[in-house]
Amino acid sequence: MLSAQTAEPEWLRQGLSFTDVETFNGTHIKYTLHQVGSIDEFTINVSMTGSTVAEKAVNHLRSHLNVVLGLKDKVQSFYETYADPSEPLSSTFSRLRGLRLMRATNLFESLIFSILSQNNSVRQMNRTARLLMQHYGTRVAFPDGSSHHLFPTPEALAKCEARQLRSKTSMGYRAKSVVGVSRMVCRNEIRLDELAMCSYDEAFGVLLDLPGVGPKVADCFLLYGLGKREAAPVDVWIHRIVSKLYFKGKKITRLAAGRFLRERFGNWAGYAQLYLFDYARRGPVSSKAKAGRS
DNA sequence: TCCCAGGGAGGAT
DNA sequence: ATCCTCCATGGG
Repeated sequence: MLSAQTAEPEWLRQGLSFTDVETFNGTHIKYTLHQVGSIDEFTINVSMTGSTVAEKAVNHLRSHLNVVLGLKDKVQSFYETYADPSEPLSSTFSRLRGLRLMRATNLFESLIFSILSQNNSVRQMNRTARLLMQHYGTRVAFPDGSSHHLFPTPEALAKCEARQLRSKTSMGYRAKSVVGVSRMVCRNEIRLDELAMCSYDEAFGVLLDLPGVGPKVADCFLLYGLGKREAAPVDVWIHRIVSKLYFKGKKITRLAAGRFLRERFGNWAGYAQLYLFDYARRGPVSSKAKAGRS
């Protein structure tokens, strides 16, 4: 099953097929994936469009998708570990079985997209991301006649003034943070790739020094960007549901909620957050059997 | 008109 | 440490 919830712009979707562009050895590969089979036994068909679809590109794409779609995650083990009915998390499993955590394809893109999420709606942040790509991203064309705008590079955004960014993408006051972070990345004042080597706590501390990056955005980047699965972003929904399910409704602080999730679920904290998020937004599973997700 | 959207920064308690 | 208020923008 393909998952939702990630830290990059929504993929182009047509029915049950998803399309994205991946860069490999300087060439751009447009691919479309389509899942067939059941939730537990499935295969993912992939078709590619590129200037040269070499075998190496196919292998690259295969491992890329394994990471991005979290196909190696042993979700069955997750369900078994927390199957006890006394564990509130277990009640989310029936409806979400098969849902996996996605990884972002690009660190900078993941961080910027996470910054856009602050006090914003999913719909709006996706719209802003599209505008960012169209106005500031490199356009690549494909043999089939289609074209695609890549996510802008740090250099492209570092050159912008916050005002202009705001008027073109309607990202509001977040523009100042986006420009600030882009410039820091360009000057090597922050090395996103090196954070992958750091411990969770160390990387978390470094990220908090970036403009527009607080605990929630930092955790989003740690989880979806760097793949640190003990990270559990605490937004309003997670804050509510954790207080309700695990603290008898008593309001704990957001930081305490994040700490709690990490200590209780360890390396499954990111997954616990993903499942609890859906549970918090859609409410408890109704008895009127809801079947089939797409 | 008011309130909310996968919050963060700065200041006041 | 925890609690305020403001911050752009779009949708209900």
